[in-house]
Amino acid sequence: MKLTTRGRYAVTAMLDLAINGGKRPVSLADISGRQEISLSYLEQLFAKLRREQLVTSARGPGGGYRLARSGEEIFVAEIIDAVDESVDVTNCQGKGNCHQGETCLTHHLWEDLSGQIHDFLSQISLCDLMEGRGQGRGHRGAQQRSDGLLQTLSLR
Amino acid sequence: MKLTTRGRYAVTAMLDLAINGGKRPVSLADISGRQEISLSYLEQLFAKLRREQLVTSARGPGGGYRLARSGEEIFVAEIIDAVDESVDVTNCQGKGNCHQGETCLTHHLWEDLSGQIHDFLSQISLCDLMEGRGQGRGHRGAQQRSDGLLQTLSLR
DNA sequence: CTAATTCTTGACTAAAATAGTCAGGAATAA
DNA sequence: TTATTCCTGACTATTTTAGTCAAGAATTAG
Repeated sequence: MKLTTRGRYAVTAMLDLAINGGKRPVSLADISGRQEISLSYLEQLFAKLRREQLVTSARGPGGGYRLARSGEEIFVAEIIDAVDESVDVTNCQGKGNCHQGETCLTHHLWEDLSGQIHDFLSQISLCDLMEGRGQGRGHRGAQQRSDGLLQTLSLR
Repeated sequence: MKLTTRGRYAVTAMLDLAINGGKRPVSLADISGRQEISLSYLEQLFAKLRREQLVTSARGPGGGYRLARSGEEIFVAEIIDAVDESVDVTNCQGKGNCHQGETCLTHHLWEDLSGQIHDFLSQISLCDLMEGRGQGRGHRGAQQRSDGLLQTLSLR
C-alpha cells in the first residue's frame, strides 16, 4: 500500500464520476476541466482503472466513462491499488542474508501494517465519500458500519 | 499523510532501536548492519527523528541513539510524520478557481481521509509492533484498545 | 592528553517515480 | 463523413528518493 498524490487524483476523478455520472457517461475532458487534472494524465489513470474493471468506457461523441459498479460497491482501496502499484516489501525475500531474523521480522510487520491500512480503506466506498459532501465530515456509511474505532476517528 | 518506503525505513529503524536499545544507546552503524540501510541515509532520517524529539543522541564512543520516550508512547504516525512531510493538499486554496465547489470538496475529502489514516496509525505504538514479533499477527495493543473495526482488521 | 568513536551538517549526485506532453490511431454517434 | 472520444505508446521535465562524500564537533576509553 502506498499513499501519494496520484492516488488522490484517482479517487478525486472517480468521485467526480460518481457525482456527475447519471445516465450519460462522463468524458475525461469534463473531469479534466472540473478537477484541474491534465487530460493526458487522466488518460493514463483511466487506462489502469479500466484494466481493473472499476470503470467502463464508451467511445465516440457523447461517450466517456461510467462506474463499472454502483458507488456503494467501489472502495477507496480498490482505486488506489489500481493506480498506485504497491510498494515492494521484498528485500531479503528468498536471500539468506536475514540471518538474525531481524530484517524479515520488520518486513513482515510493515506488510502487516500496510495490510491494516488497506483493509481500513476497503471499508470506505465512493458513496460514503459522497455523503460527507458539503459538511466536511464525511464517511457516514463507514461510521455506521463500525461502532468502535472509526466513530472516534471521524469525530476527531 | 504519505506512505512510502522512507516511512518504512524509519519505522524499521525505530523498531530496531526499541528492540535492541537497553541501557546502552544504539549506534547507527549497528542499525545499518542489522537492517541493511545505508549509514548516511540513516543519518538523514535520524536528524529528522531527533528534531521531532522521538530520539535522543549521545556522541562519542559507546554513543548512539535512544528512544526519547518508552516504546508504548511512540506511535507509528509520529515516526512517519517526522520523516515523510505530508502531501500538500493545497491546490485551489485561496484561489477563486473552484467556482463550482468541486475541487474544494474533493480536496477536503482527501484531507479528511488521510486524517483518518493518520489517526489510525496514531493508535499503533512501537510496543504494539514488538509484541506481534514472530507470530506475524501483531498489534495486540491496538487490538485491545478497540473492540470494533480494528479487531476485524487484524484478523483479516 | 590523545585517539578512536560517534553524532552532526551540508553539499552533492544517481536513479527512480511523478506528472505530465505529444502524436497517431480506432471506434462510434450525430 | 466528420467531429468526438477513447486508446496506446513513446517521450520528457521535474521532483523525490536513496545514497555518497567530506569536514567537523563532542565525548569517552585508554
